[in-house]
Amino acid sequence: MIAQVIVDVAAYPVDRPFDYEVPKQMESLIEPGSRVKVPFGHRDVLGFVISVTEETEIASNKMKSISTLLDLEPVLTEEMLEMAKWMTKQTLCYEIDALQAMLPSALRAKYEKQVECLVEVSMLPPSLQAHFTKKMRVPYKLFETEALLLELKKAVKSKQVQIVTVVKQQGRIKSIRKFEVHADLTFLQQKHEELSNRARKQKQAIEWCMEHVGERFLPQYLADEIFISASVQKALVELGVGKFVEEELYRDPFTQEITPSYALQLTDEQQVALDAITEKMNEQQPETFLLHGITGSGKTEVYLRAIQHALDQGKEAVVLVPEISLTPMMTERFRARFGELVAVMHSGLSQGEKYDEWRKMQRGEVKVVVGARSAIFAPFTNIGLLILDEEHETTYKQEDTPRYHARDVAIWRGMHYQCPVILGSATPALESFARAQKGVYHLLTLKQRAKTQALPTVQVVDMREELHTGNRSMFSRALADAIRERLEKKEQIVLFLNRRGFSSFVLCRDCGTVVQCDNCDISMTYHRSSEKLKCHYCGDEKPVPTECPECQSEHIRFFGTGTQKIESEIYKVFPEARVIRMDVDTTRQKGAHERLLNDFGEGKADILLGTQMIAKGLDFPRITLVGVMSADTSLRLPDFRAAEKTYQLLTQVSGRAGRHELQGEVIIQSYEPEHYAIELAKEQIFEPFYEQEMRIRHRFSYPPYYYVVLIQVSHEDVMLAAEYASLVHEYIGQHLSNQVQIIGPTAASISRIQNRYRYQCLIKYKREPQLHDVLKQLIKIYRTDWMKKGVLMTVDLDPTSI
DNA sequence: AGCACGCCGACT
DNA sequence: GTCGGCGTGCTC
Repeated sequence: MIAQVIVDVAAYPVDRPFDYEVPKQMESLIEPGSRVKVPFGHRDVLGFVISVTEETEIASNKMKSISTLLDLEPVLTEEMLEMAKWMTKQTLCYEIDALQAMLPSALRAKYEKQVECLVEVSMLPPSLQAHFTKKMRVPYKLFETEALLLELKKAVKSKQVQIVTVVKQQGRIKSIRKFEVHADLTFLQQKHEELSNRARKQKQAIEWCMEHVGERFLPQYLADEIFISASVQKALVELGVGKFVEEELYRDPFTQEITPSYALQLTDEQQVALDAITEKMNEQQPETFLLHGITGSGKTEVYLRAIQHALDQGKEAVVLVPEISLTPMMTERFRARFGELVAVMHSGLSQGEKYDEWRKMQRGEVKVVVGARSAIFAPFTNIGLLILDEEHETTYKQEDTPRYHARDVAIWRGMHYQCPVILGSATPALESFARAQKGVYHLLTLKQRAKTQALPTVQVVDMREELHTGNRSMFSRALADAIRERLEKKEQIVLFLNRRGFSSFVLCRDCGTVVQCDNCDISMTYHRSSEKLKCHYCGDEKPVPTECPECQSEHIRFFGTGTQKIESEIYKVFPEARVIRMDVDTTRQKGAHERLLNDFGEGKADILLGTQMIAKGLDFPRITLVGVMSADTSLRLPDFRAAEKTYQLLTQVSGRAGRHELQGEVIIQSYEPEHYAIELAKEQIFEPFYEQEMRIRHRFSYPPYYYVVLIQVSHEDVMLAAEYASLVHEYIGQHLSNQVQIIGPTAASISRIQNRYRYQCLIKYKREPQLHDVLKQLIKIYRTDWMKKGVLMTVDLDPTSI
């Protein structure tokens, strides 16, 4: 029997199956999807069996055998293998990358170099001997000191030791030892009678066991509470009255208890949407629904009902949310409705916790998964519904290889299982809405709020005007008044700072120099907590200079508007306010996010101040004011989606106000209030924005009218970076039709990161059947030639930002 | 990717 | 003469 294996080596020449002989004893266990360890070249690597045959073209003297089967059950289903093939083609990645993407990281291998002693320890040089006292194989890293490495090198040469790479298994199943009472009562009675009367403790123990037939107990519990000591337990095991078993333990990622909830009364609109979806489910038809519903229109209740329908059909459901570690409330709603049937999957879980959740799905112990992007690969085998909430979010697109979009994967799986996909959003991606308009997706609209609360009032304040009338503070008069009013009424406030591209930097007021990172072409950010300057791209740190590095002036100080700056400003203007600040600094710790939100929910603060991360999912009844400090920072990004992103963001933050009985108010501060993205966000209706933005996309040939591909090239040498980027342009130009537009090469918006200069080309096309093949060819040239010359190139189909 | 093989300059 | 630089080529 021959197994075709994709090996865990991401490199161009080995991105294909390799044939391996299957050892006899594994024949009944090896299947497509099995995870194996195989000899490859001069070392062992992990691999995935993608198919099993009887034939091979490999000469039998060249063929090696699988050395270990790593799991009793295959970890990948046939569907996943198929999906990986598709993804490899779609995103132009290595097949191994696609396969790995479908598994929790615990099932990916780690490799460790070890040093193995081949001779008598006493034969070794004295400095090495000490490491081999217990084992003949020890980690290589023990030798990583200058002097030892030299000795080691010599020892390798004289074949006294050898260096081996071993595959480390990381997926640890957590288990606990328990005492299990024999399941047969008559057997216990028999043992009880047979036992001599002198064994008083054992007799008592068996009597107790007879009342707990087949049950499992912690040894500690038996000893402390039932007074069956460890030695008696041991005796019972010898008698066969019980045995010790390793019980698998799931690490429990939930901290809170579930309070069950029940289905809510649906509005007419919700009912219409739900009916359309369940109809397709009953017909077993694939269909993509775009559920366009304003904030508060009850999209979630539609999801919950549709999921219930899938469960009633005996099927499973996958729900994607942008990043649920940020929106615990969303998860809670699913858990409240479906209880123990729900698995969660997000970046806040440890590797082990993710693995446990994954296994629950694989074994069919749960039927619903609520998770971030990677949860789209849930190892279910009978999916009845797939949902992407906030489908416009860019977090659904993976930013590094494999650059898949969860939306595309969802639609693929929908086709595979012949089931519907729901894309839900208040501000759909332009692409999605355009598809819905064309009838590719089925549009479902929710126009009314589920509870009859009014929409918040939205006011846009012109900050230029404020400046002209002498207000130099970062709070406009309107916002300051509104804040004061809420503080008096003991209502809550959310202040949103769109920090991207506009944080605190250090500027010399004499010569205008801004302190830049030495490795990246970007201003460094001032961090008050550590009194340091940090580069947000490479993480480099510097002390805050006391004099200007250029002109030695002492008038150098930090500038700009970071959350920390605003926080201290708030304390100055509103000394009585209690503020919770949420940004990368205050939420780095595990669970910090949830804790801060809980604190705010419990009214321990008046103002929640934060960046992007507070835009989502906040739902507290006492929030009646949302302030956007500066709406236009995201508007000025050099990206054709800047307006769309700004609109989405403003709509989303506005949705945080007045979700319950109290009337909400939103104040947006802007230096460019006449921009359509801001004006139309104020109106709170999507269609006018859609129409306006579509006109612009059409005029400049951008999506959804054209597709785009972004190719980035970087090199340590500016000239070479530019040179290879123009080679890209040339190659594409020669091999594609003259219908394509190629923009560039241009310097990337951050022209240098980690000392590498970056150039990019943007390809715009409508219909280009050759495209994938041409790009594949280009990648081949890169991987076989350019890579050696220090070039890094990435190809991103449908990039989320440029 | 990672590693061995193999062919030319600066050391004992 | 040997050690070691990294170009080249292979991995079932």
